[in-house]
Amino acid sequence: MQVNQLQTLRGMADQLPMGINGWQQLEAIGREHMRRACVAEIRTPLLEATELFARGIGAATDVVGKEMYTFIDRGERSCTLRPEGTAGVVRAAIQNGLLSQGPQKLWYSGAMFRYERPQAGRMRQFHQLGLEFLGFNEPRSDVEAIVIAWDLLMDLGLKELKLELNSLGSKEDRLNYRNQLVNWLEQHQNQLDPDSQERLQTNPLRILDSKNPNTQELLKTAPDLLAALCPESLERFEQVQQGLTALQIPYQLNPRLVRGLDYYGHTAFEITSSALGAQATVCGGGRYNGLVEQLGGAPTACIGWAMGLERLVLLMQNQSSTTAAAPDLYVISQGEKAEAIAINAARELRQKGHRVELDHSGAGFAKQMKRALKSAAPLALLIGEAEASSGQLQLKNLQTNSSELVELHQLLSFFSPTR
RNA sequence: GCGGGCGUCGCCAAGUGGUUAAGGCAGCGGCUUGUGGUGCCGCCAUACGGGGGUUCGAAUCCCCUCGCUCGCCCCA
Repeated sequence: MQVNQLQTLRGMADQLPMGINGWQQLEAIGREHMRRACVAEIRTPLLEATELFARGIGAATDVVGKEMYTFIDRGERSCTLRPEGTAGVVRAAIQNGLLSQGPQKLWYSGAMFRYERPQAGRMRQFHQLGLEFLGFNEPRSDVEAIVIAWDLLMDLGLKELKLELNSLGSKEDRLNYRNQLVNWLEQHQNQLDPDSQERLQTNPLRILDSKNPNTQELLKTAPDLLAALCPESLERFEQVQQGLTALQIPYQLNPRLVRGLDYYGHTAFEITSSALGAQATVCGGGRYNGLVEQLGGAPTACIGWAMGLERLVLLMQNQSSTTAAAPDLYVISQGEKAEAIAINAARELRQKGHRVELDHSGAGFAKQMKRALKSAAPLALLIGEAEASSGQLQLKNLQTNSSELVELHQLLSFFSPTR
């Protein structure tokens, strides 16, 4: 490492060719699932007005309070690199009048930025695939959103995933419960860990999913969130559960599951993997019926989720196969005339959809043959002086060691139809 | 932001104060100026993340710094 060698900023990662396979597979499968579910893609800017996130996510949350990449631009506007996708999607839907055309089923995928200490499965620039159903209030839509996420993850070949489910109730339920909880916690304040004491002021509900064992022990006797829900909220929660059960999606109720962003209410869920270390959440989401209104739109019921792509790629590398594709043909040539024929042959085959690796090292045949073998191509096309002048090209099967002479225009028939 | 661990070639890795910094993989070239993965030969870190210090002498000891990593926090 040289003194002034340029390198990535902390928490930013290059995705190198040898590791890119999992990413491409993940993106392809994600896209396909969205296509099948008739969910439309939306792309919004990476950079938004800071106020969008402050208003949307909640000023008291850590994401907004201490994790945003915010700067003042040349026009003296406060800009922020998006720390999550939902706020931008909702902004775009309002701004472009999408919601006046009826409910929207949308998905997105892209980079997000959070200024945190990097860790396994946690980057400063990370990537999410997210789904947002805007204008859907029925419990069935919660179920559909979750089943799309679940099936996508299953299709990725991932194992031992756990779906945890909770209801945060309506705004009123939450307010009631919050008061109950705060009253109770204040009586036990001296038994709380320092972090939780802090959160008692800022975001008391989040104390529920503290990782501190003593705090968790203490919370066993705390007021129950589900008990604070009104009958309507309970009924809705019940329907979501029934929907999941009917589809045979395994889930566990977790009354301590509280999502970190302010806009969640009613359904909240998380899908976690035990194979990831501390950053176990692979998908998280829930209902956010108040957000559209909060950002200046008409009251609109919504549910959505986001998946962390880095974490999924980590799991895929351990739990499913990600092999790189070999060429269909490796083209070897030597001599000016032969090289001209070679590039032309490669071009024609490529135009038919075949993967063709062209060797232009000009090295000896032995050398090029070795490279052909290493490439794992099943066939090699050899063109030297003799072939170039006769027009009879040598097509060699690298498995059987047999070869035959073919003319350029016959070459196509040796390949299986275009995939 | 707070704790712990670690930084020797693209990757893995020996070396723990003393002349020229092992080795393996990968890569490149050759043995073979038109045909095969082996095999054999050669090349591949004036340099041990960076900067200071201690010492006759430092990759090896000390300080600072940067980076990576694991956990806390937070979350996807």
